Amino acid sequence: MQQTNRVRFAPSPTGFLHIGGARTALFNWLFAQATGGKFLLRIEDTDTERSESRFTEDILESLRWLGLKWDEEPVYQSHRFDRHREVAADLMKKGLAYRCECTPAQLDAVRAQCQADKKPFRYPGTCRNKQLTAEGTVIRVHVPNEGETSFTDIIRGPITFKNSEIDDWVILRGNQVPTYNFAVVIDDHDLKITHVLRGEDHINNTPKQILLYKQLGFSVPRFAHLPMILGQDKAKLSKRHGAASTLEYRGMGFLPIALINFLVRLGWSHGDQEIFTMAELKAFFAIDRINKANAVFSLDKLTWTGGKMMEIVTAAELFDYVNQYFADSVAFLNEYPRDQVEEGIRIIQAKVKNVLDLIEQLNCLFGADPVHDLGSLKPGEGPGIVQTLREVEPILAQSDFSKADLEAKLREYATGKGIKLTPVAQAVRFAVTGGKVSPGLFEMLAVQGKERVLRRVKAAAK
RNA sequence: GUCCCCAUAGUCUAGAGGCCUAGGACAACUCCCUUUCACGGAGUAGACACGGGUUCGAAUCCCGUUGGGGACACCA
Repeated sequence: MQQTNRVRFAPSPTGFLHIGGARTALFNWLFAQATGGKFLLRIEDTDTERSESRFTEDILESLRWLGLKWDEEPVYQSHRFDRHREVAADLMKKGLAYRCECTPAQLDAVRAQCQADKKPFRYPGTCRNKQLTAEGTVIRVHVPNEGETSFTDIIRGPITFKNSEIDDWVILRGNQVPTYNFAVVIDDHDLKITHVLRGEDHINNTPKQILLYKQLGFSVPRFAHLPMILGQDKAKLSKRHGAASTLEYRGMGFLPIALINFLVRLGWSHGDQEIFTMAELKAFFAIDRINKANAVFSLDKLTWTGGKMMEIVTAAELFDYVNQYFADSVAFLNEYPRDQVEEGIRIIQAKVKNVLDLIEQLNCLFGADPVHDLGSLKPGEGPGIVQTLREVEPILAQSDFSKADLEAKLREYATGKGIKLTPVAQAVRFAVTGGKVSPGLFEMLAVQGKERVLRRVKAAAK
């Protein structure tokens, strides 16, 4: 009987969920989906100073927006401190951990000395054999000096560290709050995590954790360290790299499926395929197809992916999406029947790159009448447009406003005048939108309807 | 500085020793389509970091160099 895979996404609420974290969550989620496993969420709020509930909210909302549903109740490490302390006490009892009374100032001095000597800093073991019992002191694990600790990373293969490179690190702070490396081991064990998929920046923590798993008699999970996502300057993603939160991409008008498609191709591939449906991702995702090299974030590629997804999603889905996340900016649609709005979406969606552009175009279809600023036109262009509109107005008045009839009548007019359709189309477009960019003219006019179009043409022809 | 990881075009990637005169995609440029903007179509330019091995044969394996990234806290 094959055991069920259990993975977790374990962000710390000390900042917004950036794009790298979002991809880590995505890969964990996809792995669970692809293998019929469970995807858990654990909030690593052991840094009581810097953790903030607004960050937790941001993380949860980001995951919800992306559709990465977690399978069990989220676990907060801060609710489990008693358990962590219990394990620390047990470790002390077994002589595998000890109290340390070195002050930060003393350690800083050692650190400075090491730096001066160009040697790596390691806790010198000052208190290792002091048998201190004072409450309120730090507790360290006793790490063996001899031997090596190695593991086989699913993505990278065997990785080995010399134990002598690892020092006796702190597991419980002076205030008796557990540190990250300590809490992870206990919580991953208690949650029966089978695979740990996390950023490459955790490779160095892994031997510390493995040593602890063994000291505690816990079985060690499998590890897969994902390549990082770097900023345009190829440095680790941080605040200065544009968007701080994944949610900002929602604000920019990207669909969640667009961000997912973009992120999944950073470090993972399935032949030459660039665009995937969710169903395809769930079917195709394989952990051994993840590559090792870091990837640079590209807004250009994301934008392209976003445009692709706008074409693939149905008008009905876009209607619902826009009303869910951009309710305020699409309030003007409420007076129209859903069918009509969806028809409008259909003629726009293939040409816009994101939801913001979609809304802008919807506004030109269904929003308030445009302002006709002749000054926005090229010099000398205005009079011709006004003239054309005056001549075209009676023609439009006779149309049944089907797409075909509108096109036939306007083409006939252009031919009769011995001119190309272009200036005629641009004149009407200007009248109807106040600008020079819009969906296809005839389908747009059909969607807008006779009354509105004639009103706008009259207004522009004044 | 020490340790760890990585290395195909500006960017994301395909490539598991001969299928590679290195394939796809984004971006760039050219042309076509066209009622605008997009889309779409056709093309152009652009890469196996370097040096040694191993092998009949290396983008693919090994070593070194260089380059990049990450970690070195009572942060995660």
